[in-house]
Amino acid sequence: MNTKVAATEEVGVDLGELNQSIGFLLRVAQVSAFDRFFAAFGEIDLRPGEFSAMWVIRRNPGLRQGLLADTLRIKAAHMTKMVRRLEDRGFIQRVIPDDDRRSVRLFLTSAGEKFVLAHREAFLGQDDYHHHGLSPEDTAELARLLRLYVDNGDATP
Amino acid sequence: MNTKVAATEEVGVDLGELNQSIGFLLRVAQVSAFDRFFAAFGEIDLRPGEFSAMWVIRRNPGLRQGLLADTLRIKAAHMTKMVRRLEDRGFIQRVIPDDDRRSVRLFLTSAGEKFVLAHREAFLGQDDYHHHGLSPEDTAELARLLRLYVDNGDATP
DNA sequence: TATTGTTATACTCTATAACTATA
DNA sequence: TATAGTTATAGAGTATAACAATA
Repeated sequence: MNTKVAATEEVGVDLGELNQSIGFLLRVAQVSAFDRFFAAFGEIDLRPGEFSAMWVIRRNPGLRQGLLADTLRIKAAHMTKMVRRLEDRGFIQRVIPDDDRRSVRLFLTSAGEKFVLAHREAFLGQDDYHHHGLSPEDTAELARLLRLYVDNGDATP
Repeated sequence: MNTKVAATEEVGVDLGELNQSIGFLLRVAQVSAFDRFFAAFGEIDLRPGEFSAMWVIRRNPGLRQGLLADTLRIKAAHMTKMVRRLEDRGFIQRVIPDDDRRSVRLFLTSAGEKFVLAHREAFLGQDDYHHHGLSPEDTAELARLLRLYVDNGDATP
């Protein structure tokens, strides 16, 4: 059976204006993205946010933990647990700087560096148009509109 | 201070290719959508999925509970609880049909009908371009691309 | 006093499996 | 045997507040 048809026609459920609702479509799209993520990387013991965190730490060595949390839109209390997990697995290192001993600065270990490089293509490539069927142009446009939506939300909360 | 700048520049955090990742952007956009939702409707005791459910039941009276769950991408176990909450609040009615006494068919009560009509503009209007700053054209394009992304995901899981 | 991060608690959403009642 | 829905349980993400250490 054709699951694509099943999701949009077989059921014959009338969604009306809900089908134009950005909020509703964002939720459905994220469920879809999670399905893709776990279908592709279920064997690796890693959660979606963890790769993002390591990726950003790699590009910003010594990034303060709270700033990482704000950037990824993860709450500080949750970030504490995530950082500890990544540290326990030997992927990141926490450093307390002398100039502000309240803060925590994050670095990738060589194992973390190796991990990111090994899975870089898989994680960032999952959004490649080959995987989700959107053309490169549509993908770029979707990314642009999502960033616009987010930026406008931040400007007028 | 300008929170829009804060989210994209003040921090100076380099996201690299993550800023083109549909998966990452979808997550951030949904956080943004939730913030909007609760900023606008925090006083009403209603969760995002509950209005969607009532909305769809209203347009499809007698919809089977499992089919509603599949349509909204909500798991059956979770739908059981949501339906009970809505029934407890007097918004929907559960009917066991004689032709298949395993199934449950859902209808809006007059109170549910009144509730949907009273908040229709608020809930579906939250995605109006006035709220998120996207032009009508950009909004329509974003909706189209999100639906495309979801449909392609369903076709090739 | 304010800031950074931690701990503790609770709630929502999700995932899974076992269960019932019906078919 | 298969299907529709329920119950029970666990996990992950989130929100909140209280807290410790430091500024």
